[in-house]
Amino acid sequence: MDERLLGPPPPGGGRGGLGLVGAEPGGPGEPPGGGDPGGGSGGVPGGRGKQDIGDILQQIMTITDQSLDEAQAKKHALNCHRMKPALFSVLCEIKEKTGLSIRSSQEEEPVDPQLMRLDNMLLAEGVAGPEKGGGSAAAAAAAAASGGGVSPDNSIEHSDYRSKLAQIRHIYHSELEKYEQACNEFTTHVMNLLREQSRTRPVAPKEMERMVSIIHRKFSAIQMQLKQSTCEAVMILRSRFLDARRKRRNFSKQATEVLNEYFYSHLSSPYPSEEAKEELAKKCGITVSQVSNWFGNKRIRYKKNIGKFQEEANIYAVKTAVSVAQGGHSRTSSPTPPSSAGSGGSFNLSGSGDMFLGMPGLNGDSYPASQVESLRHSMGPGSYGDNIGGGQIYSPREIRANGGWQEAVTPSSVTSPTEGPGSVHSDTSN
DNA sequence: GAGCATGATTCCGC
DNA sequence: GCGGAATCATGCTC
Repeated sequence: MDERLLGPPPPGGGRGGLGLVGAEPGGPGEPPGGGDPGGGSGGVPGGRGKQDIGDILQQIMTITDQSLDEAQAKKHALNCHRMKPALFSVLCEIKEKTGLSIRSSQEEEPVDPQLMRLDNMLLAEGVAGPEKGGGSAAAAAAAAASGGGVSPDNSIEHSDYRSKLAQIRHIYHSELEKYEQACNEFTTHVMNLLREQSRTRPVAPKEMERMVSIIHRKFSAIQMQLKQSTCEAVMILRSRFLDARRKRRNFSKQATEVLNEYFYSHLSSPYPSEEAKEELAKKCGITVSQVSNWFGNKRIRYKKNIGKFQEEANIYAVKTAVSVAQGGHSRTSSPTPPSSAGSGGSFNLSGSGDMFLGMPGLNGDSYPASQVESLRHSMGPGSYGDNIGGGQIYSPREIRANGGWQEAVTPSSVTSPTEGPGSVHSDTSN
């Protein structure tokens, strides 16, 4: 404790109080030199100075017991007292030393891991930080996750996603700006208050800094809530976007036709190569993954219920046959053959040997002999042989007992004309 | 709204 | 990693 402050209070103290009021330096009614408690020396050299300080302290201690007017008058006197700066300085020093009111702000502000996570996420999503196309990276990543190319539908969804993300970004930044503005205003307000208060009580610069840091902490807590809300909004948007991608949409008729044509023209081995998948995907306006899905589903469902697909198979067989007869290539002849297909796997019928066609159409009409003949040539001997004219116009490939696909290359594997449509040789048939 | 069709996803085996 | 199988979820038709 500073000795200067611990001087014994003047006996009777009341005199000092009155003296203090009258001791206003340069104040009205101040007798030159007479009311100066510390004399002209400007310091506290002797017992008188100590007594003055004691008087001041006594005044301060008793000010609450006095009437408002009296207290105001004393307060004013204290404010104007020439010893006030020195006293305040000492008090500030004591406050700093005791460390009660001023704690290290750094100790209280470890980097919040949650805030870090939120910041990182907002940065990654393109909400915080410099604008990078409104989260197009995230949208692209999501598109990649969907597996494969980007369909026109996807681009629409991406733009929708981007615009929604841009909205979130806009709201986030405007709110952040508001918070910062409010924080600055409040800080200024508090600083003014403290400056005002510093006239009546000792306010150390460090105390002011601490107040500012407290205000910033409070506002950063609010900002964290904002960041949390923004993250939640992004998450919701993202999940909705992903859900939208997950939403099933039937392929176009033309796409299904292309896929079916390939499937039925490669029935012996309906496993398109990567190149074929890409080609099909391009033709159908879908992704390679969707092509894979489609073939996966088709194989299984075909195998499970060959009878049901009989008619469909006939239709595509006829279509292919006609196109072969007309030009030797089907409409969808471009995809490259699957490497695994023993048939040669080309998209066109010729050489594929996958089709076993009876020439009567589904409605019983027969195809012109010229077409039949051309098919005979294109498919080679033994492809459909004597089955032309039979009740069965199409025979599905046999499916091996172990569930695999078996290319039926001999007429023996062709469904007997005596068997009804849908009668198949399959362990997995219904 | 029920039932079926169909694209997508998941799990599992190879 | 690919394909088979089961399953889910949605679209479509009646």
